[in-house]
Amino acid sequence: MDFLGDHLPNDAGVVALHQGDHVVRTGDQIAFGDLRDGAQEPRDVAGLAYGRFDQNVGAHRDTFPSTPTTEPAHCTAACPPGRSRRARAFFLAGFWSVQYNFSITILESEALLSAKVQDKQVLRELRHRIRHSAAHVMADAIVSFFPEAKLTIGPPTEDGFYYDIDLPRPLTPDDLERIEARMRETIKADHPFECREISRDDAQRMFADNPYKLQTIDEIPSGEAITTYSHGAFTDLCEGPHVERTGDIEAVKLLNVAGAYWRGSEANPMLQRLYGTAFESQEALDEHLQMLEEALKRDHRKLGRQLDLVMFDPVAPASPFFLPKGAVVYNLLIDYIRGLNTRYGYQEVITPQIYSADLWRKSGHYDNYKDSMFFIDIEDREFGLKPMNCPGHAVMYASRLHSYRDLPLRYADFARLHRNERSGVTHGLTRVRSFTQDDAHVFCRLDQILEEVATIIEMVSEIYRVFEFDEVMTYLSLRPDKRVGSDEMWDRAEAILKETLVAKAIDHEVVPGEGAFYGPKIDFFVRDALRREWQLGTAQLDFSLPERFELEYVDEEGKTERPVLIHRAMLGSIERFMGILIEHTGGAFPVWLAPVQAVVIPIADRHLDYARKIEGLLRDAALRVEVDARNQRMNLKIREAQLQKVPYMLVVGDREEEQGAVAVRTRAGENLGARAVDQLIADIRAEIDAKR
RNA sequence: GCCCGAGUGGCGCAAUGGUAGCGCACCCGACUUGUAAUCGGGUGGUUAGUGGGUUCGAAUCCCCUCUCGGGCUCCA
Repeated sequence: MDFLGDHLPNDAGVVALHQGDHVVRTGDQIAFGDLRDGAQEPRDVAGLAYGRFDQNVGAHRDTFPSTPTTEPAHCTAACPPGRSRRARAFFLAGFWSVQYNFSITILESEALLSAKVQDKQVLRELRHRIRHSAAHVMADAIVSFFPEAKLTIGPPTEDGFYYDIDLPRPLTPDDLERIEARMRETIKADHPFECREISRDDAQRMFADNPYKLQTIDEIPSGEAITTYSHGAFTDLCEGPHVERTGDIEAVKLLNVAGAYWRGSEANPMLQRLYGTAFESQEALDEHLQMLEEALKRDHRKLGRQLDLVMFDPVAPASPFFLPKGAVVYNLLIDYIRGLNTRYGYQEVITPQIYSADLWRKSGHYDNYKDSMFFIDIEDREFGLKPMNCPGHAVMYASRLHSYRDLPLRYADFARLHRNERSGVTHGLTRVRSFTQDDAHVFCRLDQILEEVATIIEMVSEIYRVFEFDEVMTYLSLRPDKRVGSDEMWDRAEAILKETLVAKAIDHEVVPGEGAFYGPKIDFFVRDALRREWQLGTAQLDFSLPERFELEYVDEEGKTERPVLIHRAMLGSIERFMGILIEHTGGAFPVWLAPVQAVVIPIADRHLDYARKIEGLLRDAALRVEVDARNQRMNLKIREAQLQKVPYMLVVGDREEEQGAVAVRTRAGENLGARAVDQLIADIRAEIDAKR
C-alpha cells in the first residue's frame, strides 16, 4: 500500500492532490486528521474531520466535526489544533491517495510557504501605510479647495481609506475629480512625510480652530506622545505610520462620498466621509476595481431579478415577494433545516403572529423595542405583530409544569416575523421588514448549556460546509454595560461559551461589551459579494426571559428551578441567507437547490414529443425539469438556460431519439455527450442526495 | 431616523428648457435549426405621485411625498 508517511520529504509543506486528471483545488472538500504512531493506513488515524483544501496553506479548517461517508475505525474526536500543517498535509494526502486513488505531487517546501505568508503580511502592512498616507494627501487636497474645512479622522480600512471632514457644502462628483487630480500633483511632487513629536500645549495651539482635533488630543492619554505628520505644506495630527514619500503612493482612486456622524453618534454633527483606495501599483488597483465590478454582477438584487427569484414593490417596502422559482429555493432551505432539526432533537411548533400588547410588556419588547414593531388596534385593544418567536415559546413552556427530565426542551419555529426596520437601513434581501428565521429556543438546565451550544455549533458547521462558506467569522460577544443578571451569572455564561468554542476548536474573536443585555452570545458572520459582513447564525444565552415569564422546572429533589433559554438561528433569516447564497454561488445554485434542475431542449419541432417523454421521466424521478418548446434555435435555448444557470441542458434531436438518449450539457459549458436517461437520472439524484 | 445621490415602456439605458428614443423582453410572421444571441414586422411610456410651483413651453429647474441606492446610526 502506497501510504505517504514514508515517502514525503521532511520539509514538504503543501501537496497537490490528483484524482485522475483532476487536481484538487482550493475550496475542494477534503478529509484529514492526525496520524497515530506507526500508522499504516487511513483507519489508523484519530480524529477524522472534513475541511477544505487551500492551495496556499494546505489543509485548514480542522474544526468541522465529522460524519464521514467512509467511517474509519478509529474516529474519535475532532483533530486537535496545534498539529503542524505538515502533519495534516501528510495525512490528507495519505488518506485520499489510498481511499480515492489520488496521486501526490509536492508543490513547495515549508520554508517557501512561510516566506509566502510573510510576504502577505509585508504587503498588508505596506498597503496600510499607503492608504493612511493617501488619506493625508486627500485631506491636503480638500483643504486647498476648502480652507474652512475641518478635518476629523482619516484611517485606512481593509480595502482602502476614508477621511471624515466637516465641510461647508456637499461634495459633488466633479469635486471628487478635482480632488483626485490635485492628489496626483502632490504624489508627483514626491514630498517626504515627516513625523514630529510635539507637546500637548503645542498641539492644542496648532489645532485651536478645530474642535474635533482638540477633542482627539484631549483623549490621548497623558503618558503618550503626540505626533504630527507633514508632507509639503500640510500637517495633520496623526500617530502614523506612513510611507516615506508621497510618491510611494503609486495608484489612488476616490470612490464615493457619504454621510457619517462624528464619533458615530447620532447626537453629533454629520460629517462628509470621502472614501478612496490606494495600492502599491496601478495593476493592483485595476485588479481591485475589476473585482468590485465583478462583485456587482453577483449582487443578489440584480441576480434575484434576472433569475426570477424575487421582486420588490413600493406597496410593501423592504418586503420581498418570492416568485415561484425563489419560493422553490426558499422552501428547500426550510426543508433542509427541518431535517436537521429532527436529527438533532428539535421539535417544530406553530405559534400566533399577533399578540396582545400585554405579552410585549411582559417580554420587555414594549419598553425596549416598540419602535421596531408593528402595532394594530382591534376593538380598543392593542396588538403587536411579532418581531421574534421567543415570547410565544415562553408562553408555551409556561403552559404546563416541567420536570428536569423534560429538559432540554427544544422548540423550532419557521414563523414569519415583522420588524419595522428604520428607513435607510433596509437592503435587498439582507435587511428586510418581513422574514422567516430558522429559529429555535432551547430551555435547559445550567449544566446542559455546554452540550446544547456545542450541538448548535455542530449543526452550524455542517450547514456552512454544505453551502461551502469557507470564510466564516465567529464572534463571542461579552457583557455590555447595560445588562441584567448578576456578575457571577455572566462569569459563568461567558466561560461556558468560551469553553465550548475552544472544545470545538472554532477560531473566534472576542468582542467585549457587544453581548445582548440578557446574556452573552456567539455570532457567525459571512461576507457578501462586496465583502460586507452579514450575520447568519447565532447562539445567545438568555437569563432574562425565563425570569420575566417565571419559567420553572422541578429538579431531582422536588425543588423549583429556573431554566436557561438559548436562542438559536443557523441560516439566520431565510431571506438574508438566500441573498448571501445568491452572491456566493453567483446564482448557480447547487443542483439540490436549483429551481430548475434540467431543461430539455428539442432541436426541431419534430422532437417535441420525445422531449415531453424525457420530461415525464425526469419528473417521475422528482426532478424539477422544463421543456423549452419555443420555436427557436437550439443555440438560443442553450444560451438562455445557461444565463438562468440551469445545471443540466438536455439536447434531444434525431440521434438521441433513435438511441433513446439525451445529449447532456452542463452549465459549466461541458458537453458530456449522449447519456442513457436512466443513468442521467441516477447521476443527478446522487448529486442531489450528496447536496453537491 | 440622518447625509448624499437616483427614479423615463416589464428590464437595461438615451434625451441637460423646445415633437420622449434605443436595445432586450413581449406579440405576429418566415425559417425547422446540433451546444452561448436567425431574420422581418408590430404593440407598449403624458417620464415614481390622477402632488404643488417657475416658464410661452418641464423628463430636464424649485418644493412636498413615496421608493430605491451608497454610507452613518440602529440591529433589544
